[in-house]
Amino acid sequence: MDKTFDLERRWIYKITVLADRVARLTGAVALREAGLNLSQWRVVAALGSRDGLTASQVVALTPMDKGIVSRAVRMLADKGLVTRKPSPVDARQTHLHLTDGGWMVFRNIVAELDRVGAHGRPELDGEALDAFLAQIDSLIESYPKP
Amino acid sequence: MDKTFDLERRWIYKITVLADRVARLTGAVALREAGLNLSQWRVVAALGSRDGLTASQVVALTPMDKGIVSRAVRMLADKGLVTRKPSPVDARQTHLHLTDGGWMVFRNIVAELDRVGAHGRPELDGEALDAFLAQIDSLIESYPKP
DNA sequence: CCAAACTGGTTGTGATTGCAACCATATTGG
DNA sequence: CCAATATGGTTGCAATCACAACCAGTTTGG
Repeated sequence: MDKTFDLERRWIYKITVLADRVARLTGAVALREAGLNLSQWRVVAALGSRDGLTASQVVALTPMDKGIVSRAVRMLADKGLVTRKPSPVDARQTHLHLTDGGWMVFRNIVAELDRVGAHGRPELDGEALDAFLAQIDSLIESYPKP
Repeated sequence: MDKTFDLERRWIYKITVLADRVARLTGAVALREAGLNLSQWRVVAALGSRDGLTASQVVALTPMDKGIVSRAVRMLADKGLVTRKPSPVDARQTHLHLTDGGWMVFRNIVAELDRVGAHGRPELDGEALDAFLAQIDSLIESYPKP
């Protein structure tokens, strides 16, 4: 058997391990702090970063398909954290906005994520962080969403 | 609203996007080539890298919990791709081995992943690859499995 | 003008997952 | 020695997801 394959030297496998751990951690915080599941938190995080995104824009920014985003948005709307406004220029689109309560939940969870260290590592900053982000960006671009 | 939060500058969110895309791609290949779902392929990949691992060792190497690995192994055993051998030193453990058919499936899928470019990027190699892997490793270490 | 193709979003459904309870075996410490 | 604790693995079940079908609105091109 040729031994050219080594799991330990393939970034595509390692990165799923890392992504899974940080996702699990943030999901636990979101659930504990506000009863949000991971998908719901991802929508809130996207809107906290750029309020007024449409659902498809959220899809493009996150690892979710449109079905999942649609359901997450409905649940967030039921909880009163997000409102939907039909786009004035394209009747198919709806813009998503955080309500005051949504902003509060967003800020609470961000603070808690920072507090428990789930939002990054202080020792990863400056040039190393920039290089890491650039590397990830370039890889993301080369693996387009299906 | 303070604008200190920017999704685009947080590696913890970007990395889930990248991981999701490569996982989806490899899952599609594994399914198409051998009818394996992603979990099953992850087990086969781990064993292809180091045959004879126990289930818990597979858990430690991958983003799966023991329940998922247990089910994946049973299905792989049903398909005749993996065999379970009780450990001679600890009756709780079972060592997992690829059968001849398992090795064939493993090699086929690896070849196809290489062929479709789902196993990495040629332009990411040498020092850049080493740095990237080292960065991921150090982050993985700082986010221990729960 | 309008039929065909495309885009944004919702929903139905079977498959997959996460979590916890559980059983069997091993290890530890009094 | 053995009770308490820990570890390896399996299973049940509710929650979640992936995928595709679908509807409504928009763009395109003949």
